[in-house]
Amino acid sequence: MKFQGPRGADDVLPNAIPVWRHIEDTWRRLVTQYGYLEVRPPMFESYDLFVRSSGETSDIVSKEMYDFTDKGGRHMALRPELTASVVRAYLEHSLGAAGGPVRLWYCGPIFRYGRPGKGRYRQFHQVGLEVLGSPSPAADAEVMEVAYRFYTALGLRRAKLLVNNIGRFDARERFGEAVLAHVAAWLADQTEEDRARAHKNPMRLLDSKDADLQALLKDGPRIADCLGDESRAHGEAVLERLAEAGVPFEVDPGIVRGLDYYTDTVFEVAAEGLGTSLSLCGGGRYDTLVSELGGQPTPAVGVAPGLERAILAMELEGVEVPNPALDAYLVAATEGARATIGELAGEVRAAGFACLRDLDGKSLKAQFKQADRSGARLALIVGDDELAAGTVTVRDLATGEQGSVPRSEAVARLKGL
RNA sequence: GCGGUUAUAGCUCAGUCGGUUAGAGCGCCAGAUUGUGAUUCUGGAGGUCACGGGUUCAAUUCCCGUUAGCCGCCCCA
Repeated sequence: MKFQGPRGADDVLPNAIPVWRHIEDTWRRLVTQYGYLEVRPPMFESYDLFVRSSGETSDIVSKEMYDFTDKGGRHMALRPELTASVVRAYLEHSLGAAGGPVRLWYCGPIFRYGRPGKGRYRQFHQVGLEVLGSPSPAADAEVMEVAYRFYTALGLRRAKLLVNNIGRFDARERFGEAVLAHVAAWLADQTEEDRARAHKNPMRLLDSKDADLQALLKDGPRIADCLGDESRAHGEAVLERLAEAGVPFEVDPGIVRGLDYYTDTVFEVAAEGLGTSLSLCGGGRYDTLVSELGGQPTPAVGVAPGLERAILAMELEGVEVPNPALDAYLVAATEGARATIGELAGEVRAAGFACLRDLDGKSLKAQFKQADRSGARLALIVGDDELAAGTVTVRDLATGEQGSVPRSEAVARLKGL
């Protein structure tokens, strides 16, 4: 094999397309019901946009950016997330000028230069939405509700909404120091690299997989105790709104997002998989990001579900997605019928149905084999007998039942399915 | 980015203690079946044994490197 596709970027082949379309259609239908409008930002942006939004110390910026210099000498990056692009577009085109919270959704490829593995890709796909301009806890709850309903609509029964409140900057500072103090003895035994990481962002210690550390943190400081009054009130109100909406959730103090821009609400939906739970989407409130990118202070909240993760979760739970069937396969039983089959194909398509026919002069048996493989519901057969009688033989490929209908009624037979 | 592991037909995998033409099952093509997709039988096509280098009389096999997949870590969707 001469060429291989780029590392960590999968080809989505025809047999996987029905699942992808089902997921994308489910999302589109859902967000449309909630009144969100679609935006399609470019796939690359100025490198600095992401440094400004995600934070210089975040892993995404410090080691996972797919960046390059273009022919004009500009430092660009393939987008590692879409929130920054959406906020940039919102500001650049003054989408907030019309007033009211602005609800936007998107869908597309995302790029992160990490080491690929199962469920982790360098090019992957996200759908997502952002509510810009509402400080209300109801906005946080709405975003979580849409995210949760997305997974239930896909047929996932073991998707769990996990919510946390990480407060504002000063609360996190206080909490971080308290955590570092609490685990100081444990940390002294770790590698230099681990220590540096812990000091850079102590919050990350919370979702560590280390059993000793988790045990130690069980009776450690709690973020809830460090929150300011406004954060605490906001967080409680968010949970009330969620409960009112009938969305099941769990408060999980271990939910810590990797992006620096979150304020107060952070959440994810996780699938109970084999072994460690699988993170299906991440989101939260980011009240300081818009002003950070040069706009008027604008409170906002959003979420971004990963599509490859959704597919993985569906596979784990055995969720089936129906394949759209081809309507008919047209079979020429004799050489003399090929021209008529061509005409019939035109009529079938003109009536809005999908059909296939043999191009290569294959035998009757081979044509039936292809008809079977194509997934077509019906075979429309024409040979010398049918030509003489002005009929078409209609065969149900699933049951094997067949009968003769006048040529003029053949296309009508497809409508009954 | 770090550690481990794997790579033989379209797919799942045997195999070669280094030695003539590298195998199986499934799939594919054709025939048995001159107007019918299951099954059965018969025949056939399909491989630079991931790529590059080294050792050797000889490498798909041993060694090194590269690439890609998988597992763990980091991190996340």
